[in-house]
Amino acid sequence: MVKYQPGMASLPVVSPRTPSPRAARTRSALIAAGFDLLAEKPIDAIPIDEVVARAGVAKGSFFNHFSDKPAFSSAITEEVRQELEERIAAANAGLADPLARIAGGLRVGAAFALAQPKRTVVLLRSHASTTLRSHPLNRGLVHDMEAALAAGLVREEARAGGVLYWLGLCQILLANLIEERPGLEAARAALSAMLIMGLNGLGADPARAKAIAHEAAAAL
Amino acid sequence: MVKYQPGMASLPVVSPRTPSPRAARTRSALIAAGFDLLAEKPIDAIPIDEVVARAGVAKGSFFNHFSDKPAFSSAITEEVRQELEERIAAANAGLADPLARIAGGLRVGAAFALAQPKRTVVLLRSHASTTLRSHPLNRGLVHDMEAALAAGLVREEARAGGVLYWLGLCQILLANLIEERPGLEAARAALSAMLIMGLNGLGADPARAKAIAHEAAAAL
DNA sequence: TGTACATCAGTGAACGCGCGTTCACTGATGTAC
DNA sequence: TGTACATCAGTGAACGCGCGTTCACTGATGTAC
Repeated sequence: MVKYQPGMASLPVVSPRTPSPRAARTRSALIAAGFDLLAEKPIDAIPIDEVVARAGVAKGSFFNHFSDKPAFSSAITEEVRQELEERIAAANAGLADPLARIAGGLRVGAAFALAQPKRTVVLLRSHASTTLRSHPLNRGLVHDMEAALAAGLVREEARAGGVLYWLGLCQILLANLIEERPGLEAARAALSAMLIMGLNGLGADPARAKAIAHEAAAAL
Repeated sequence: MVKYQPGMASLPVVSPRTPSPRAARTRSALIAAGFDLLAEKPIDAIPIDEVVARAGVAKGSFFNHFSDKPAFSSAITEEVRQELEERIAAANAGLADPLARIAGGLRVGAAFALAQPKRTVVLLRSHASTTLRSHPLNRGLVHDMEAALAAGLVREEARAGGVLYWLGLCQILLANLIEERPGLEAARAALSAMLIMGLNGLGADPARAKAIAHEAAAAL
C-alpha cells in the first residue's frame, strides 16, 4: 500500500515510460538467450554468465532488466504461455461447437510443439499446465467442457473429470511430439489417434469424433 | 575395462561385502531425509548440509555412501520406481484380462499417490514416467496393450497411440491426487471417472468398462 | 574367552570455486531552451 | 538547428557467500590366534 501524497495523482502511475529502443534490444537479446538455454536445461543449471554471454551483453545489464533470476525465468515462461493462449484463441475464434473447440486446443498445441519445440519445452517444464482448473491456459478448456456438458455432447463422467482427462492428453501428446520429433505425416497420425481416443473417452458421438479428428489432422 | 591379473578370479567380484548394520543405518537415514526433502523441492534446491542435518549424521558420511549428489538423487528415485513397479506386478499377478490389468496399474498408482504422496511426488518429478515405451515402469503397460489389441478388446487407434494415451491419464491423475489430497470417496469417484473415460477411449466395451471401473474404485 | 591388529565407517573442519548480486563509472539517448 | 544538461542503460571488475567435495583423524566393528 502506498500512502497518498499531495501531487501523486499527477505522476504517471501506469506504464510510465516507453522503453528506449536500446533497452528493448538488450531485453530481447536476454530473453532470446534464455529461451535457447531453457530448452536445454532447467533454470537452476543455467548461470547468468551463460545467459549474458549468449546475449552478448554485460552481466550488469541483466539486473537492469530483471530484478533477479526467478523473475527472468518467469518472464520467459509467461511469454510462451501467452503466445500459446493467443494461438488457441485465434484458431477457435470462428468455432461454436464445443467439441471442435476442445479438439482445436489440442491441435494448436501439437502444431506449437512441432513449430516451436524449444518454447514448448519451456512451457511443459514450467509446470504451467498443471492440474489446476483456474490456470489461465486451462480456462478456455473449462468453459468449452461446460458447454459440451450442457449440450449433452459428452458423458456425465466428464463433468467432474473431463478437464483433467483432457489436460492429461494434451500434456502427454506435446511431450511426446517434442521427444520424438516426428515428420508431418506421423504427427498427423498421432494427433488423429489421440483425438479419436480422447473424444470417444469423453463420450462424443463416434462418427462426429472421427470427423473432427480427420479435420484436425488435415489442418495440422 | 579391468585388465586380468593373476589371482583376480579368487576375489569376490559381485556383492563383495554385506554392509555393516551401522553403515546400513546411516544410509537409510540419508535416504529417508532425501525423501522428505525431495517431496518439497527439487534436488538442486537441497543442500547436502540440509540432508545430513535431517539425517543426523556428519557431512562426510554422505560421501561414504554416495559418490556425489546426482548419485544420491537417482538412488532415491530408483527406489521409488521399483516399489511402485512391484506393487503393480503384485496386484496384477492373478489377472489375465488385459483391460483389467491396464486398469489395475492406474488403480495401484492412485492408491500409491494417496498412501505415499511424498514418494509419488519424487517419482513424478523425476521424469521417470516419460513418454518412452522402453522405460521399465511402462513395460508392463506395453505388454498388456499388445495383448488387448491381439484379443480385439480395444480399437485400432490404440495400436500406435494407446500406451501414450494411458500414460497421460496415469500422470495427470496421480498429479491431481497429490495436489488435491481428496478423501477416499472423492478419490474413488475420480479414479472411476478416469477409468470410464479412459477405457471407453481405448474402445473397450462400455459395459465391461463400467464393471472394471466399479471394481477398481471399490478396491482402492 | 581374551588380546592385538586391521579395516571400516563416522566426523567436522577446511578448502576453493562457482555464481548471484552490487556498484562506481562511462557512454548514449532524450529534453529544454 | 545547436548547445547544455539530465537521465537512462550498458559495462565489467569486485565481492562474498553458499555449497559440493576432500581429508586427516578418531572411534567402532570385525577377525586371527
